[in-house]
Amino acid sequence: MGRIPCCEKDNVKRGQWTPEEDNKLSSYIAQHGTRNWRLVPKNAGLQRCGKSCRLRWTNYLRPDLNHGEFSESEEQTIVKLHSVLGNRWSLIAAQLTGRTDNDVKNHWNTKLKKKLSGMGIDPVTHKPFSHLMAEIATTLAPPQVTHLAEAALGCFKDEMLHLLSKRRVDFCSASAAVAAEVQTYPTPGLMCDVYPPADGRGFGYEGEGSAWSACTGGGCGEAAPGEENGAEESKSAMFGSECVLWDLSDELMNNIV
DNA sequence: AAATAGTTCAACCGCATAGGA
DNA sequence: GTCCTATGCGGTTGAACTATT
Repeated sequence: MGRIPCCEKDNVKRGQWTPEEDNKLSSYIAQHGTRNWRLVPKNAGLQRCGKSCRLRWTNYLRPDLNHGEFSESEEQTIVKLHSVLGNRWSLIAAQLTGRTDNDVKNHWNTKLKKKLSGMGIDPVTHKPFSHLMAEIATTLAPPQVTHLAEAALGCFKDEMLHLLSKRRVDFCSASAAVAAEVQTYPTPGLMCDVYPPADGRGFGYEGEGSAWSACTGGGCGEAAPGEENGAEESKSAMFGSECVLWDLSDELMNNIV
């Protein structure tokens, strides 16, 4: 038994598309549209499966696609939406003109995850690593916490060294950074202030009017669990277990829901 | 210059689901 | 309501390209 294949694989070509194939597919769709993908390869004279044709069209050949670099605002939108929607790539892509789910997914996996990690933010939870450490630490006995902290700091150090060695983070001049108590590391598309881990508990980050400014007022993750109340509450509550980190505009969310 | 490692992204796979018979 | 087919979606793979040693 088993699943019925979407098409006969014996005489179906796979792998990279040639310009000739692209031309055939484009001209066929221009004439007949995309009603029945199973019939497309047959009628267009292509030795491809319909699924492959659909993917090629939606991800590459569609005339409304934007194949250029992702802009800062696009990256901000992706991160905002990912913090709420998770890996719902098609929903996220729908908010970006000319981007496909595959584009967004690839950009996230190859660029944005690393950027966030480099900023000390967990790309899965969108919380600062320091905050996650604090959360975990509350559930562990002191010896375990020590080992965990050492391991985490090692990982974070490795990640930063990796980013720096690959020149993925465009740090501003080292001298200015050393002189300033609050060090500003402007990265392309990521405007944030990175604070040195003065208390040894990790980085906070702040950016005026930026989507990356999840932690307003700085020093996020510094409030010990259970300490927040009053004025502090609104700040630290951003990193509560059920919190939404990014301040999403209504217009953006209304389009999705 | 060659070998190796790392990165990117197009394409594929298989599951989920919508919609028609 | 059930079955079948087409399509959509997210995860994964691997070829091509680039950087480093």
